[in-house]
Amino acid sequence: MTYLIGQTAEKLGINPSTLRYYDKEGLLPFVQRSEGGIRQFCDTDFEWIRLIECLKSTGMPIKDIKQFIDWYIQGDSTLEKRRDMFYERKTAVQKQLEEVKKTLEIINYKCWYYDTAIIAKNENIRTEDIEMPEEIRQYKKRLVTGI
Amino acid sequence: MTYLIGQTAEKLGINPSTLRYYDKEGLLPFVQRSEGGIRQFCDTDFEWIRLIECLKSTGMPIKDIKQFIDWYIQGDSTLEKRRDMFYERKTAVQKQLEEVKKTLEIINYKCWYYDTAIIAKNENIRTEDIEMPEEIRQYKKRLVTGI
DNA sequence: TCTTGACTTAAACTTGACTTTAAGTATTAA
DNA sequence: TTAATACTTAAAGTCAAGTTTAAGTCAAGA
Repeated sequence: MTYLIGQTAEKLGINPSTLRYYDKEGLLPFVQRSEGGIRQFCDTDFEWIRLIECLKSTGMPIKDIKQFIDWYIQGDSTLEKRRDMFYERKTAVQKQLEEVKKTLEIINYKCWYYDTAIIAKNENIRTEDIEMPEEIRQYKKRLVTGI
Repeated sequence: MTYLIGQTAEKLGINPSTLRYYDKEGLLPFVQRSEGGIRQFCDTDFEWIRLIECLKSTGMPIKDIKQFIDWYIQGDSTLEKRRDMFYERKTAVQKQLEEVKKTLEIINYKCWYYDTAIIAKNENIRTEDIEMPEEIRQYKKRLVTGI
């Protein structure tokens, strides 16, 4: 079972131009062509593309993803390089995770702050005197103002 | 205690040009000026800037952040709008968190895969036969190939 | 055969958030 | 007074990752 570029694009939610762009950049060397030169995407190709998207989401630039794919093509002699690359990505993603958690903590504080201000009908609330969840209290301590 | 733009930039790890750019875009209307027109950043300003960075990290564009700051300046009549905005941000960040977790799951699988392949000294491992952590097994089930 | 969608190269354009440059003026601490 | 740093406007440049356009050719299913 193979798919044309348009069907693949539809299936994966990616613009066909993007797929051609990836191909041009050397990210899709494994995609087979028909005798007439038409790209034939298969399930394995979809998994590669999902992996490319995954690597992109870790903050990896296209040229580094190409490097990884080149290593893959070179075979077993590059296994260590590829492993090291994934461990680097792991560190990067763990950092991302920490940052997103911190951001969520701040946003949760703001949601609490505005809920409270709206109940009070204005922003002049002395939040020290108000009952609040412990994680909000923890975050609040780090602020100079309650903005 | 106030700080010049250069000191502020240093303290926050932001380029002075970026701070002037934010000011020009209307993100820093609260920063006071000396009689001579020199910006005087104080601790409250730092907190505003940290909040701007937080909102940016949620994927919010500059113009939407400006909208929020305009609402803040308008006062209590915009409390609901600001609350709604933060709840939207909360949804966005929760989604980010889920995506980062999924990414980490994939990367963890790859780390496991390469560790295993390196022990086997090549990639022709029949991973079905190998002992693996449960979360790896779960992820692997969703793959067509072991790539 | 016809029509739809595929292919190619090559370049131009887009987006958002800066960053840099230029060119001159003003402030301020020592 | 002087040196360091600040200020201004305005425009141009940068960056990555696409997206679009053009202009023509080719493939393949009905």
